[in-house]
Amino acid sequence: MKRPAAATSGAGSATIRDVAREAGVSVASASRSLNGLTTVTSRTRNQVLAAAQKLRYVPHAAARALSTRRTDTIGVILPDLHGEFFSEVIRGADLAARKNGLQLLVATSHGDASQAAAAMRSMAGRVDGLLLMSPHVDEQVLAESLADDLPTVLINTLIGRASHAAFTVDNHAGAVAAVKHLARLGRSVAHIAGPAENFESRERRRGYRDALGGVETLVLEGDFSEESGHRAGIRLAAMENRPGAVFAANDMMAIGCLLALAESGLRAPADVAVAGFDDIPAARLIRPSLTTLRTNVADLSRRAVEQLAAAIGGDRSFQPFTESVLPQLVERESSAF
Amino acid sequence: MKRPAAATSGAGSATIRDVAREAGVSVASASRSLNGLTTVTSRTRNQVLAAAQKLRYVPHAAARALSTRRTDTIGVILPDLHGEFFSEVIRGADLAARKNGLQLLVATSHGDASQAAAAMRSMAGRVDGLLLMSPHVDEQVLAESLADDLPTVLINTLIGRASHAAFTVDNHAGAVAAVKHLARLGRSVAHIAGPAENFESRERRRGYRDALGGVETLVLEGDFSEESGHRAGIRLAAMENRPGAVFAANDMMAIGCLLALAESGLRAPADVAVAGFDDIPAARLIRPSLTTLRTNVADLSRRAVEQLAAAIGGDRSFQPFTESVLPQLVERESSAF
DNA sequence: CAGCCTAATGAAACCGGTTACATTCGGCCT
DNA sequence: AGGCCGAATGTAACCGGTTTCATTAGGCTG
Repeated sequence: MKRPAAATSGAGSATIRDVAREAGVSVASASRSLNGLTTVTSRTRNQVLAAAQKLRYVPHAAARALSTRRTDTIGVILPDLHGEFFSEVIRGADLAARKNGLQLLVATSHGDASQAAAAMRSMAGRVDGLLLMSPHVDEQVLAESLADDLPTVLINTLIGRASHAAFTVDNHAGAVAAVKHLARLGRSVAHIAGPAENFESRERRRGYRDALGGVETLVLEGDFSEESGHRAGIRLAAMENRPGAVFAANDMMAIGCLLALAESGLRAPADVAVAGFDDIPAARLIRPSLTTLRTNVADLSRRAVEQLAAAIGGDRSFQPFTESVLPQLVERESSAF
Repeated sequence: MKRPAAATSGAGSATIRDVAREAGVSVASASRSLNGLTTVTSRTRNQVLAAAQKLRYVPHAAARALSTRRTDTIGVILPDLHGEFFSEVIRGADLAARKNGLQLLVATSHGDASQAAAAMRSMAGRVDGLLLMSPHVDEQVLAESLADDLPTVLINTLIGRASHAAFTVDNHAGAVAAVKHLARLGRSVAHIAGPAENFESRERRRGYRDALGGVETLVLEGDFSEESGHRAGIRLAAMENRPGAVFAANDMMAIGCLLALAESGLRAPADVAVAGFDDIPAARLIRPSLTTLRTNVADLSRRAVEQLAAAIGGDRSFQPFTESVLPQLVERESSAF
């Protein structure tokens, strides 16, 4: 406290009182001029603005936040995403935030719920709203570590019951679309499943099953890694009655499978058609390019932040809702004909 | 102001005065107990902690920041990165931030310097330190929109003169390594250049030139996009005296080139060896897999934030330095033998 | 048991904004 | 010219923490 270098002229940080003094007006007028809010003589405003410029005045965000009880910041909590998914989320969120004069406080929850809870706690009191994307957080964790009056939008979190606003990718419908697309080729369709504890992979598997009328032709276990897809591809290649198509629960496994098939001398889609999920950048770069399902993540997070901005802005109409987004089938070479 | 629901019991936000009252001590003691700083009787501390828990007390970050003149937040300004680069930067920064009890305020500067300046201004007064990664920012912009006493670390910014702390990827040395590697195959090496206004692509081109003893065998213009690499590949395939190797200024162009070569019936590395730069995820997934240069970006940003944390922590030894990081050559199929 | 010295505590003053309320100023009407 | 009314301005009280400094409590010694 009581830093010695307060009264010195130029350097350091000028306060609004300094500006007011320089402009020869009161702090109230200075504040009003700077915020352009209430009625102020243009002469006064100009004086204040000139003084502010001269003193290189930058308002102290914390002081303002304390007074207005608004931080103009929204928190973003993301799982430990690899690849471009992460950046897409941020891109969309940043776009909307910038448009609404908001800042983004970002944290990652490395995989588990306790980390997410810790992140939420450390953000408490720092943000006006929260964008939460964590498949690990359940209702209880949410209730425990969330200030109950903090506007929150969930993305892809398993809490469906309209207790919070939420956007959800319709993994089930996407999987159905992919499998039906493959079945249309007149082939039997196998599935490379993701980790069983992941609810997204469960949904995709459920979609696979439902698209086939409730019967799982063949399911190979995987864990979302390229390796596990590769292993599945090898098993597939070695089979007698090999299915003519595979739907992998994500692109990494689909690509691993494609590579394994090629190494086994099989050709896609001629011998085995393949489809994935996510449309990662590599999907269109590999040969054969990969048929997959795309979700506009940036758009999702952008809209989530728009919702938050509205809620923060005092829009009373903000209330729990759930919107489901349908991934779009992108047909490429791996399932052509 | 003057919200009506202050004195009501449970909900809302309890202040430290509420906690003090509940514990039957003064706010000073409450503050001391909560921060575990000065000497406080364990009895007092326990009472305060119990009261805090009971009232679900969460300190008001802005109030604390106003008083301590610290926000425990560092700002991160990134260019409009696509792909995984972005997430790697955040991952590393988040790791170090979490370890040091800091928050991350993230913004992107969509390509140009004015946006970056705007981002810096909007962060002024909100952060204790700044991590700036923007090839568009030059010395002047930096000086104009930066509080002079804000600890700042630059990553890959063209400001070299030790006026600020900076980490730099040694694009030149990386390019030299790649080109020498290709030349070792006994082939003449062409270059697919990035956009001329980008200083990274200029450095890589300079490395290409220097590795060949100052003579540019063949340079094809590109713009970092896959398409431009594809075009270059087509031109290459059509040439009479085709160079036996190509060094592309980034992986996307290298991949585009590889695809074009394959479409032209040429084989890599048999007919043309190819190397890229960045080691994007697709580089190891395509066939032939791509020889490229890898930089541990997460580690870079982690160390940058460590530096900032130390500087914020009052470490006097923080002073302008420049550290150059050497990208690592990753040899893959596209340049095998 | 008195006296002293230290450790623990509390009252109040900050930090730098915003804003309610009081006050002054100025224009316009009669 | 006097009076009235609304607009512009100023004063001071917040917001919720931390910290200085004075005070009190408590332990130890002589």
